[in-house]
Amino acid sequence: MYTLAEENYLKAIYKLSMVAKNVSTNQIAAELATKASSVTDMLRKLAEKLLINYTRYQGVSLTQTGEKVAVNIIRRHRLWEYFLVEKLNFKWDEVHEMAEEMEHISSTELIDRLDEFMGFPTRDPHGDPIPDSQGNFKQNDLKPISAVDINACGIISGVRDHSSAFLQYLEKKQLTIGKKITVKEIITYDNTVILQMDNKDLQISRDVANNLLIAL
Amino acid sequence: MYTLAEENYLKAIYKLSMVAKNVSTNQIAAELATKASSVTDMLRKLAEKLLINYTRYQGVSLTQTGEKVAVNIIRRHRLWEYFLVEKLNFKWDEVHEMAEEMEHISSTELIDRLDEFMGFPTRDPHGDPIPDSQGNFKQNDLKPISAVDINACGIISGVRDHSSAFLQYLEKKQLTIGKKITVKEIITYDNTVILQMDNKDLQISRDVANNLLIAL
DNA sequence: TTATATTTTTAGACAAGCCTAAAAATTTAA
DNA sequence: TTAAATTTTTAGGCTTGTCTAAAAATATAA
Ligand SMILES: [Mn+2]
Ligand SMILES: [Mn+2]
Ligand SMILES: [Mn+2]
Ligand SMILES: [Mn+2]
Repeated sequence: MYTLAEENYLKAIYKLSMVAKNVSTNQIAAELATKASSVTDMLRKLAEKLLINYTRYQGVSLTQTGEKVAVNIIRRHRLWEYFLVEKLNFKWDEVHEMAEEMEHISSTELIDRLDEFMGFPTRDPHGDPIPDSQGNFKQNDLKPISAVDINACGIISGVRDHSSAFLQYLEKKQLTIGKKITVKEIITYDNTVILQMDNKDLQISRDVANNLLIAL
Repeated sequence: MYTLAEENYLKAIYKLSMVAKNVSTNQIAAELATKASSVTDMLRKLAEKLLINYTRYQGVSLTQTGEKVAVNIIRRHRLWEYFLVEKLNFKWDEVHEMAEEMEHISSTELIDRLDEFMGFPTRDPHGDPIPDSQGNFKQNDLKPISAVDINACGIISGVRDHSSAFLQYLEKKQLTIGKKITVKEIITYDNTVILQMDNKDLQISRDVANNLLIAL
């Protein structure tokens, strides 16, 4: 239905739309590691196909159709990530690149059967919600550890940085999805955070605290 | 590593090489539903990359590298077909088109884990052998029913025609992989074949007999 | 063995998706 | 409010993979 490039642009615009409703050419170029001029070319094509709202120099937003397509790509991405971790025993830091390819397999019937085969999971290995076959999903209501009050207690439920390096670091520190933690102290000098987990104290940097999300 | 188009050309050349070692431009064009001029263009590129042996007007054959690549694509295709049938409960006539897309997912680690997950199957849903991770597989030694002697007895083990229409027909007649049959009679006038299966007589046309393979 | 038919290649063009360099529009700063 | 900086678009070009039409090579038939 849509080309690989079109799907990747729609996904990038969707992702950037989470932060600000109107997305700029340069933001898209950065997200896709391409050039602004290439982005402009594609934006004209996507607007032509009624997948985005676009007026020159004004940035873009997804149309309803565009958003539906984007959510469907995300559904496929996250279901394949779940499959790779739960069925093929990959680690959570190994699956993103493979899912980037697999998300473009087009059959709806295939993805619905895969969903059923795995028991209709609702979260991917990184804690992100998996849209159902209708495209419905509840957005996570999570906060970065750096933004919660002292003595707040919660469950590690997601990450902001999906890089292998970050995920491997978390794995090593046992800071994985589902773990219960308490924020003991935030050192004002450099925003280092002291956590309690499994009755032990643990120190994480400001950067890590910014990228690790908990449900209170 | 290789583009979608390159992989499809290599697979087509491999398939056509089964019949005759030197493959013609027109044969490839027909197999890929494209034009002879497009094939010539691609053949120059594949020769440049040392994937095929090509001299103008003389047809092509795969180099060792080219064959290795082709066998690997076939491994991926057949493993995904097996997955779709055995794990996602698709019927054998529904999986080919999906596998045509999935065979291009590049990760070797992924396909090896998938292989392990399914218990290292040796045949795909259509009876074709699945190459192992080293690319080794034993070619089927099968005969079309139309080519065996009267009173020969064997196991249905493969098909020559992979079309949905043919597979659905076989399904309806219960002529599926693993069934034991005996060739009772071949009517000389139109080569209609009378089989015995499950103690019942069954009549199939010359075309069906040509495309249904048995192991004696 | 020469003429004809068929196959294959070449020539030239096009769409998709990308690039660099330059121009135009917008934003920010003086 | 004008000047400078930044962002975005346009212009022109490149690669991949495709096409049609015409030319060249090969195969077949008289
Ligand atoms: Mn991912
Ligand atoms: Mn994920
Ligand atoms: Mn197949
Ligand atoms: Mn098959």
